[in-house]
Parts: sequence; structure tokens; C-alpha cells
Amino acid sequence: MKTIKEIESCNSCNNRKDLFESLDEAELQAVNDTRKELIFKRGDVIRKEGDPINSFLYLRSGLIKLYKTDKKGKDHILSISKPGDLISLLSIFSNSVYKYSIAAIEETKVCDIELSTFQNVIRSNSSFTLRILNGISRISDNIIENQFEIRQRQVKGRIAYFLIFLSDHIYSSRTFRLPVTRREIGELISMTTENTIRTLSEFRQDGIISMEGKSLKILDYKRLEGVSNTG
Amino acid sequence: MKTIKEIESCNSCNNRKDLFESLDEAELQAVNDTRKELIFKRGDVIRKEGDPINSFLYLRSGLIKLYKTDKKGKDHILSISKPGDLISLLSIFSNSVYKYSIAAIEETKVCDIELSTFQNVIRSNSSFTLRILNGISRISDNIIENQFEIRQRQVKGRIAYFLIFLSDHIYSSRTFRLPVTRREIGELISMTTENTIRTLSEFRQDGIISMEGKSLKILDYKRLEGVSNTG
DNA sequence: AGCTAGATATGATATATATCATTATAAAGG
DNA sequence: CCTTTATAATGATATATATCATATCTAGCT
Repeated sequence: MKTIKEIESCNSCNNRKDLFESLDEAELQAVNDTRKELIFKRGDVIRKEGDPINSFLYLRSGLIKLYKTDKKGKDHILSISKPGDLISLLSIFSNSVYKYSIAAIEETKVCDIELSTFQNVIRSNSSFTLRILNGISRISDNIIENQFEIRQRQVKGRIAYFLIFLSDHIYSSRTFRLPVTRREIGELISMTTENTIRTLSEFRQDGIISMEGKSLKILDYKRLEGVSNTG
Repeated sequence: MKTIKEIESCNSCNNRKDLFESLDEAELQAVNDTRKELIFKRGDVIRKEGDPINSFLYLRSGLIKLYKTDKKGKDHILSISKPGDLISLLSIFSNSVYKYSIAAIEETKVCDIELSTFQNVIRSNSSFTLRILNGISRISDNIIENQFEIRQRQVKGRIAYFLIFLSDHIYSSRTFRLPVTRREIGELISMTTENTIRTLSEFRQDGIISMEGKSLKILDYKRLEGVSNTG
């Protein structure tokens, strides 16, 4: 992890509008004064389950995974978040600890705002609070939605669902590089690495996708969608 | 569903203390004026996914399940909540709709407070807001925790986990009546009804539990815990 | 460049789980 | 009270998934 300084003020940040536009100049200034810009590379752990929450985090660019490690040491990925999503949990309101671990799955830029400053702004600006609340609740909602979609499918359906998720929600393109290893896909869909690999190979053999290493292209979106809906 | 009137005021409600003790007399009065007491019997749907949120709900007694129905019409239970738990979602802050369905799994008493009244109190009492926020976030946290525990186990472990959950968190006793059908257990742990039944029978044959219909007794808690931890 | 650990790939086999079929039992409704 | 319908129970079988083994490939490290 490194600290950088790309952005003069939240004013000049293009992610600012969705979240920070309801702040007045003084509030913006206060936030900006304690703001740090952090850059993480693939694999870096941004926060670990149990870490105290002492800042508000905002995902500016890159991609992160939320995950938890079970008793046996196995990781389970809960969801994948993209820029614009918040990282902080509701617990920022109660000064508690992280319930999940967060790691970068590609180079990721994060804005880190000191929690006490942030809480001051929240106290004085209720329209801002509402936005934060919505943003934060979206994190849990995404996790729950994800788990719900996964659990009702079997391997083929799960992988199809995941590929469509990447295509539609992350890359807005049918051609993309897989941001995660096959092992991580397994951790996301609760399947073994071998089955994940096998299923991807099968999709390729069936002409649903083409794939070389991490680069992947959805050749037959309709059919993939079919597998996601019925498998 | 019926309307009753058991409680004069939130003052005289013994669930009041955890949540409502930070309200002053006027606030308590306002809340109490629009408060309705509802009683649901087993199977009654309290709220359906997609229903508009126009009240704040509080579970006074009984037991409820949160669930979602998938494309194929199959229900998936997300979590089971007990008295003291809130029912409302964060969406009460943004006047949105229910994301999950809620049904009573035994006779259940609920307090229903008109949303606009509730929002007024929230706006004027930040200590109360914090409590509500914590209560509400616990709902999502429970769901996520539950799913996480379930997905890392296979049938035997899942059922053992569920029985321990009932014993430790719902009934505080090793003898209890199963509040749900075997089918519902299956919907909770993502397994078929047959496998659920088979596994319970197996536990009985192994002397881990005794069971007659819905009444169940954990005979060998240690071993059940073992199954939950390793299965 | 060469080494090493992790990632990808695939086959063979064991195990877990679902499905189908049937019967018994219990609960709900007229 | 009887009839109907959901629930519970179990066996046989099919299918899905995990495990184990092994080989190749790849990226990071020195």
C-alpha cells in the first residue's frame, strides 16, 4: 500500500458527485483536510476482519473483494465491489470493527477519511447522512443478493451467473480479463477450484465462451443466460 | 392477522427498554399514538418482497422467518429472528420497498408504528437513531453471518449448526419443539427435504438427539457441536 | 536466466446430494 | 367425523460435486 495525492479536493473528484455534492464548502474542506488517498495492488489486504473502524473508505478505482475466513482457514468471498461503491460498513456509526476482510483484486485507489471528521459532517448534514446510509446499506444488500443468487444454482449456473455479473455490472463488455483466479471464483461460488476450471473449460468446448488464460469473451450470451437461469 | 391492544404505552412494554428508553415523554407519546399491535399466526405473511415500507415494525413475541422466492418458485430462508429483533430494513430511511418477505413461523406479536411519525422521532433524537441503526444493521448482519456459516458446511454440519442455533439462541434449552417443518429447514440450509429428514433420523439413530415429531432433545451436545464444527 | 510456488488443466474415483417412488403419519378443512 | 392435503419417513438410483493424482504452464523472485 502506498499513499498518493492525485486529487486536489473532493471538488475535483469525478466520483464526488454521487456522494459529496450535498456538502457545503466548509464541510467539503473539513473532509478534504483529513483525506488520504491510498493505492493498493492486487492481493493487498485493505482491511482485515476484526480491525477497528477508524476511517470512512471510498473506492475510487479498481476492484475489491469482501470475504471471510472460516474455522478451517478457507476463504469465502461474499461479494465483489466496483468504483462508486462504499467500503465502510454501518458500523462506522457505532465505532465498531470490520465484520469482513477487504482485499484489492486489482490495482485499487481508495479515499480514506478520518472517522471523527466524517462523523461531524454526518451530524450536521442529514441529507448527506441519508446518502451514506443508502450507500452503506447497498453493501450488505449486494452481499445478500449475491449469496441468494448463488445458493439457488449449481456449478454451471453459478459460473454462468458470475460471468454475466462481470460482463454486465463490472466491465459493461462481453470481452474482459478475469480479475480473479479460478480458485477465487471457487471461493465466491462455494465450489472447488477443479470444478470451477472444469466448468469454464466446458463452456469453452461448448462454444459459449472463448478463453485464453485470463482473457475471456462471451460468444453466446443468450446461451450463457440460459445456463444461468436454469442451471 | 388481527389487531389487538395489550399494551397501554411503550412505557409499559418490557421490550421497550432496549430501544425506546432514549425517547422523552413527548416522543414516546407520538410513537404510541400511531402504534398498532398486530398478531399473526403460523404461516401468515407479514410483509412480502416488494411491498412498500410504510411502517416501522418491531417483533414483540413469536418467531419470524425472512425469505426470498427464486425464479423457479422455490423459497430460500435467509434467517430466523426472535423477539427484540427489529423487522424493518434500512430502507425505512429512504422510503423504499421490502427486499425480503417476512412470515410468522409461530404465533407472533408485532408492533407497527407509522413511518412518518417514526421518521420525525428519528430526526429529532440522534441517540435513538443510533439504536435503530444498530438494530437494523443487525438484521443484515445476521443474514450474512447465517449464510456464511451454512455455506461452509455440508448437510450434517448444517443441520447440527441449525439445531445448536435453536438451542443456544432461540430457546436457551436443549429440549424444544422444532418451530419449522423439515421442508423449511431444507429451505434454510439449501438442501432437499429428504436429505434433511434423513440427516435428522441419522442423528437420532446415532443417539445425538431424541426426536418425536416436532419435539426434539439434544442428548449429546458435545458431539452435535463436533458435527457442526467438522461437517 | 533459472528457480520456485502458485495457477491451470484433466482424468479417475469416491463421496455427497438430488431425484423418484412409495408408504405412513399428522394436520387442516368442510 | 371423515376426507383431503401436507408432512414425515425410507429405500433405490441417478447425478453432482469433491477428492486425489499428476502434468503443464505461468508469474514472481533473486
